[in-house]
Amino acid sequence: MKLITRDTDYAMRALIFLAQQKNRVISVSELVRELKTPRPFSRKILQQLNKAKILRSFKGNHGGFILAKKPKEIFLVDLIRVFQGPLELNECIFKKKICPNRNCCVLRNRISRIENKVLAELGAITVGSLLKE
Amino acid sequence: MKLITRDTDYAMRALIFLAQQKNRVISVSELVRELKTPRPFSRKILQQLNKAKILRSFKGNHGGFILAKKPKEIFLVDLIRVFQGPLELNECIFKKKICPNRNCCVLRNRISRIENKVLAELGAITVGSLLKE
DNA sequence: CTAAATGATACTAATATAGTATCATTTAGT
DNA sequence: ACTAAATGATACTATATTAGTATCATTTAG
Repeated sequence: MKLITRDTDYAMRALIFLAQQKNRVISVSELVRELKTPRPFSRKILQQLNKAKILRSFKGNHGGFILAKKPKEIFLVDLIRVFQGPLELNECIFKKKICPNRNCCVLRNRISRIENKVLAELGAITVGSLLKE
Repeated sequence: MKLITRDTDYAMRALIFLAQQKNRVISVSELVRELKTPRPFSRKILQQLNKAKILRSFKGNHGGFILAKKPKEIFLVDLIRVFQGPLELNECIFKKKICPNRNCCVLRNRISRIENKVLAELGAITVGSLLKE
């Protein structure tokens, strides 16, 4: 089981790189040269970050991307939500149907507690916090 | 993202049911009648639990399964490991290769911390502990 | 006008998840 | 000895998710 998928990971790397360039507009070409991530995939990821308003984009010649927020305002959980959907560790198989075994719901409660702890930990991780270390 | 997959979930339901039957040998037929889970899939799961020495099996007519351990000795993490492999939230994409960005490793450290917290929480969840509530 | 960039969208490949199907073997009961 | 009811082992199939690629349209600096 992975906590973050590859697109979330690449996104974080890209954002860290962009943060280090201050407010310079960076093209995909420049980014993949630095990060060594696959070009079309990286491009798709940046476009998604733009749609999510985490990046701003500039079209045309000399175009590219810059951060739309301060590094400390960009949370890892936000990236997870963009690329992996809502963080729900706990989806029950017998949604809405009557659960045939009351004990299983105890299991759901336990997993919900774990989910909350994970969310609390993730809440501390931002582009800014990774940049500093 | 899910913490447990369907086979882990069914396995836990099955083990809870078996624990409630004390030391009576339970066949797959009887189990699926109770849990309403798909028959061949449930069967495969019980066979895997047998291989993992969490259940004992009896072949032939009137055969079936019983717990091989006490309920409080069967941990959810064990089931996760049987059906989902080792719990590693943190696999790095750039395994062994030189990481092109030192900052990403900071991310790994943070995720490792989360992994440890999850493991600590999971360590408290056994068949026995779910049975009591 | 053109080259270099992103926007939008559709497609493909590989892997993981959620199962099913089947034949071989074992065993209790007659 | 025979049979029905069970598991053991193994191979197969379907669906969803992950990890990408490809392409055409549009924008813009020079």
